Amino acid sequence: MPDIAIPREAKARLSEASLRRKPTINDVARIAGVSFGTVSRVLNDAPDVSAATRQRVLQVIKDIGYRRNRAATALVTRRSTSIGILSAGSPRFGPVGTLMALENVARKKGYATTVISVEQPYAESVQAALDTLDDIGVGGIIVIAPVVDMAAAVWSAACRVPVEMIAAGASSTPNVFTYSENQELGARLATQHLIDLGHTDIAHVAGSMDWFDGRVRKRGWEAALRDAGLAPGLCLEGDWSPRWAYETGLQLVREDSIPQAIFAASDHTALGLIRAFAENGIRVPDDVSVVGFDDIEGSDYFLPPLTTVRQDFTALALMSMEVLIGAMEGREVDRTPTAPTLVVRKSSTHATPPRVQPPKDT
Amino acid sequence: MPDIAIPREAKARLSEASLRRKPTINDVARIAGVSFGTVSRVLNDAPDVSAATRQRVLQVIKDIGYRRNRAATALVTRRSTSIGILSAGSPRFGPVGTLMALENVARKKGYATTVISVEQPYAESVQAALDTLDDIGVGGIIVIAPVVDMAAAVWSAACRVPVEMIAAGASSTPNVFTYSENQELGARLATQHLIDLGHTDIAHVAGSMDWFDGRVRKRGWEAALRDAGLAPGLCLEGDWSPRWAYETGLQLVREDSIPQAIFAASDHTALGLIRAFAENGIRVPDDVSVVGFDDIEGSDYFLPPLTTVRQDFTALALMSMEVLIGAMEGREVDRTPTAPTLVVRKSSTHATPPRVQPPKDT
DNA sequence: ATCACTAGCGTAAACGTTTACGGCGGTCCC
DNA sequence: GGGACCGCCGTAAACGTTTACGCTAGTGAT
Repeated sequence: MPDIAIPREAKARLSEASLRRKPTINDVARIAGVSFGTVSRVLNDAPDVSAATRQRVLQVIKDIGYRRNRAATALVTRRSTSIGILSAGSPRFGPVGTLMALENVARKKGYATTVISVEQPYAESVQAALDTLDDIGVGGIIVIAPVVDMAAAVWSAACRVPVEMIAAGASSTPNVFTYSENQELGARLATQHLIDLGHTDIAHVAGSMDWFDGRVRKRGWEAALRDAGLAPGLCLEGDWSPRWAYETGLQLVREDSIPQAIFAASDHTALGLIRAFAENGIRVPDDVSVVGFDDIEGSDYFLPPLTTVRQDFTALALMSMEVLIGAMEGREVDRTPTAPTLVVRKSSTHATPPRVQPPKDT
Repeated sequence: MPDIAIPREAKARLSEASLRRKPTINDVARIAGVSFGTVSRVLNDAPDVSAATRQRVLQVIKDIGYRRNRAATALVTRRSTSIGILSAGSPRFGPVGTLMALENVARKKGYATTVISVEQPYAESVQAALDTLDDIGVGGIIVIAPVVDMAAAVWSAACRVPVEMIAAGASSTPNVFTYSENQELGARLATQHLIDLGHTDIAHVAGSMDWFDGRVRKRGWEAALRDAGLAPGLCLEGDWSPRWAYETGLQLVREDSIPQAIFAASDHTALGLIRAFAENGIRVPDDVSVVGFDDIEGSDYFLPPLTTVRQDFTALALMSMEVLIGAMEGREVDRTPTAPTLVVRKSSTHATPPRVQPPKDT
């Protein structure tokens, strides 16, 4: 029951390929009638080889399908063309997106990536992972450290190669430098949006304070409130899960202490909240405005579609790779954090009754 | 503004580490007072070394922090301890979960993984990725091929090392063998659940037929219906997106052709459907039962919580790694597909009026 | 014609391992 | 006491590159 026709020649090609040993630089040299030194020179774009010879060698390389053996190169040059990525095992939204993007830009820059994911307790697993990466011979390491404990483990670990940490709002140290999205700005954007809508009682259903994301998003919410001269609202700290948010929403209903507007630390958090409200006849956004963070897939089809904050993982990956490779090659690279954007949908609306009629904009 | 105290000794440790060149097998030999041959023997657990000497060497290795240089080993043994993973760029739910699990079990088996993700058009990108992996020197490759086009590209590509494809319901070929979750069973489970609830008019809002997942899930739905002696229901083929499902739901409402029950090809699809219904006063599950597929994070907090099918990615990864490594080492490994499970929540309920009163179970 | 210089190329050594082989004591058996 | 054997260990060669150096033939100046 093949779904697709299988090309006849495929099998033949395979056996042919596996029989023939991988050609080496010497094979190329012999066929091209030069010494291996000359081949090496054309491989490395070195001077001291005539145009004609270069052409000929290049042709042979293409003909016999020569590819340079990376192990041999790494062995003799002592530098590697691979970089390691250390990530937390948790498949939460942010980390995974960053991971994919990272691999992409690394490959485009000629580096292979090998990723290792670690779990709690971080004290041991992080050092072990760093060692494994060192074993493999990576030239640099990017660690995606969403939780504070993991970052701490990285800070106190020993490592021979440059280490860059992607951790929102964490500080750089002499041996580990840090890069991140400006999530505090994202949180400010979300909160300011609510303020602009005329809300004055804006709560924050936060993520975990064990996560940098949780800390920084809270900080942004606080700052926006402060800058607007508003009193700090209610802040409930949780664990990112829809379940916890749901319980929290239920509690808010029970205590009849639902605020005008809520900045939820993540879309999943918003999801739990909204369900708790919906089950109790409280309408979003009519009775309470909610804005999330992450713009996960499907958040535009929640009930109602969620106003949220989107991060640009591709840009983040691009910049941080730039920074790491720069460090590996001894260059100094400018690093300004990338900025997230607010995407306004249906879960947030004007305060009712509006204290100040907001300027009308179609 | 450091969030965490930075250990004082960290900096000192780094410079110490980076100054000292990586110790080699010769360093170990010299310090232990043996020849490098002996050290090599203890490293490889070879015989012909006395217990006392082995102890001494092991101690030195630990003392000076020796770690074997993988490039050198790979060079001389011509076999590698790394495996390549080829994945589609699309960050859809399934692929990512599989990816993480794969890396985990590979590492536990002593293999490093390097993943490359490819994009359309697959004809070129797949061959290029395979070549890159070959460059790096992987000993085997697992490709996660959710879409048919990508699988086709793999089938017709040339590759020196064993290739295993994870693709639901695709067939094995001489050079590419296939492994997958039994998703057809998952779809049958979901459909059977609806049948057990007394529904007879069961539609399928399908995924894309360009995806194996889409094809196989549809096949399972058809089979379950057939086995129950039910007429084939309505089948709408889409693209997995909540947006498309939403439009489709709207159309169903417009035509007043909403079935008793719907098996949605994914949770995201279910999400779009439910929103379309909710906006038009059609209640789930009272007016229409919906079951999804994937059990994405948060699906237990949709409105209503979604009945869905969960796959065991960890088991899948474990099995398929077993199979690949077996192939790399020339062993033959048993491969029976892993099975998904149904998780019943609130989006599905009895048919109304129930044609047959279903047996009462608390 | 001689010299210095250079463009183009070849050669040797090194990178850190593994593997095949050879050697050297000691023990056992006749 | 002399061979055979074995446990333990050292040595050389190889893996496929890069890099430093050296050589040769041609060119231009004197």
